[in-house]
Amino acid sequence: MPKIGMEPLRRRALIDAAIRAIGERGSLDVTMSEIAGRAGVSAALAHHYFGAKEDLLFATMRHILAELGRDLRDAVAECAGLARVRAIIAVNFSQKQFRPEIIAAWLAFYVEAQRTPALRRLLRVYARRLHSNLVFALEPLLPRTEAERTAEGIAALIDGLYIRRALKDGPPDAASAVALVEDYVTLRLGGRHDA
Amino acid sequence: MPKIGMEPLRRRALIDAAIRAIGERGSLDVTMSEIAGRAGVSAALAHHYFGAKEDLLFATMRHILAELGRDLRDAVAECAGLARVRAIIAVNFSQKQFRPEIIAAWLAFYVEAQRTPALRRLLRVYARRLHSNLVFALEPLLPRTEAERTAEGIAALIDGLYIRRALKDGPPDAASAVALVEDYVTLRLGGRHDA
DNA sequence: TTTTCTTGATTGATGAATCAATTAAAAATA
DNA sequence: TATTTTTAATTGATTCATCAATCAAGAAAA
Repeated sequence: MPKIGMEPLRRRALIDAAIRAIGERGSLDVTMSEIAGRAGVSAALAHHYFGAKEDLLFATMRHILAELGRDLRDAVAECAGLARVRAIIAVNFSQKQFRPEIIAAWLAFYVEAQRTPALRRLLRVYARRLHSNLVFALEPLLPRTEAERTAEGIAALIDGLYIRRALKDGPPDAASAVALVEDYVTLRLGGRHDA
Repeated sequence: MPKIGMEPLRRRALIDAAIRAIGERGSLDVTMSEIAGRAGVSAALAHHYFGAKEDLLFATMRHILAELGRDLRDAVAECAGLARVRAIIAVNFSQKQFRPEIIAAWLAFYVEAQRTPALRRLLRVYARRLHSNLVFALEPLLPRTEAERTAEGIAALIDGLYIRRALKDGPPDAASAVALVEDYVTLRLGGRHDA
């Protein structure tokens, strides 16, 4: 049996702790000690495994993105057209994604991306992937240009609902968010739900 | 003639400098020296007029909000119904509002609002005002519930287009943003443009 | 002269990053 | 198996830089 070292465990624990810390403060302005403390280790160890704070934060964003990506792939498998679009929307507002910590992290990373090229690239790649996904799903339902435009609208709505959610308190209301976006899609499709 | 002191001049210069600094860094993580330097004064003077850094930042956000509010009032005067809605949209993407510095500032302040209750309140008040404005304009065109929902959609789209803009480079493309939001409104109105 | 305006220098706190030293675990050797 | 050696894991203490905030004192204006 392959006995594995501490490294992956610690890395994972630190990333989880980072998400929690960021979620609670609502910004990336958290100290290494804070994060390390939450993970039950010393700040020095966090540096040992990640190097600079920036690297830990980068890994954290990548982790969030990877999870979302996985969820998306799973949800989208075996469905096409409108069902596919709806699945994409659903994942973005799923219980796992649309919760305060993750929302806060998204926002904070968006801001950080203004400063940090690597982060900016990361977010851009994600945005492009989402766009392609949406266009691919919409393609059979709409002419190309319309599909592109609709995808843009959906993406903007999702981001907008995320950012606006950050101002409210209480638990997020995913249902009404989903409804809003789906209504948009329905309107765009203009009755022709032939898929 | 009433000779006025330096205070208002300095305050204004410092706020402008803060906007520029925030816009360039893309975050509120700017030093007092940086801001003061841009305004052509010492950091100590900035403290003299504003007290804490937090107060300067708060004043900066309030200034941005106030300008937007003024623009909005001006644009909205003497128009009602659809024209009013379109005016509101237009202002949000006007040359004065929809530019990199302001966009970056909005984003950054949204994040900061997670931590700072006063800022949160400020942004909330603005959000509510925008909402009422939109609902008021939509009321004659749609049933109440629909108007509410449409207003939410418009607001989310605007915020979403702002945040997404932050990832792109080059000058903002206001025209296509406006078009996207207006299309949404048109769809929501579903043909009945009886105002 | 008194008040307003302004700054350089200083203080104090914070926090990232490093390092030397310690313990625990694994591997190698006898 | 027992013993030594090597490697991995871990941290407390320290260093170093950055900045907000203060203050005493100087220049300008009233």
